[in-house]
Amino acid sequence: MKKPLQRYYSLMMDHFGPTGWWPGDSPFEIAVGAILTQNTAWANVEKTIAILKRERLLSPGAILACRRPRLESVLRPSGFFRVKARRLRSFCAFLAAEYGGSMKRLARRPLTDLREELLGVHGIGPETADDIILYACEKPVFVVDAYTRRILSRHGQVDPKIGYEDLRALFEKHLERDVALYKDYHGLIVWTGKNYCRATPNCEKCPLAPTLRRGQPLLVQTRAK
DNA sequence: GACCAGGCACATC
DNA sequence: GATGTGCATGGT
Repeated sequence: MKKPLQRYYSLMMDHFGPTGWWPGDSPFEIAVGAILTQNTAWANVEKTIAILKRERLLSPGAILACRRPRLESVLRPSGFFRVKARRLRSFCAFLAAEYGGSMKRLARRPLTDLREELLGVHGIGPETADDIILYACEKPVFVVDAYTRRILSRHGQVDPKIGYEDLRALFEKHLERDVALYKDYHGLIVWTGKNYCRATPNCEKCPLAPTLRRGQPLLVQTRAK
């Protein structure tokens, strides 16, 4: 009998196959996407990234050199454009100042230091930091997002108000510490969430439906952190 | 037209 | 430490 997190993974993988998540031609593009997708539908982020490419703005130097009104205008399609212009610049300033603008150099940092540094950048919270660490720097940290919390809480596995770090720790405790697995797992959660577990769920065709109300909860009560 | 989307910082209690 | 609010566009 598989543990719940292994079972979820098998069911989602059987249903969707490998997702190939995260899309992007470079680590920097992935980092930019991670900031732009904050509380925003991915389709809107894709438009913005296409414009950034067309305008030759997809590099730390170009973003830092770009005047604020122009950058904001380019970021419009992904919403919160003033906020995101500032956050993007903060990240680029950090990358330029500490790593000569090189994602490759950033990725050489040990995981815990890397995470701490990213969390110190304005506009980078836990999820964005972990997106960058896992998908751009290829280091094993499990990415938690709204879908992760929603799916597990709807399945009675965790308290809906479980804190980010507690939920991350839960996955990292129950899964093999493996970059490819973490990438795939999060991608599958996003797919499942988008298709079946939005605000109004669509459980009929959800690959995880067979696991509803089965097994002991992994962690029912926890303190938010 | 209402509701929602893969967060985060900041103010307030 | 918990809870509320602003940020903005585009799809359903």
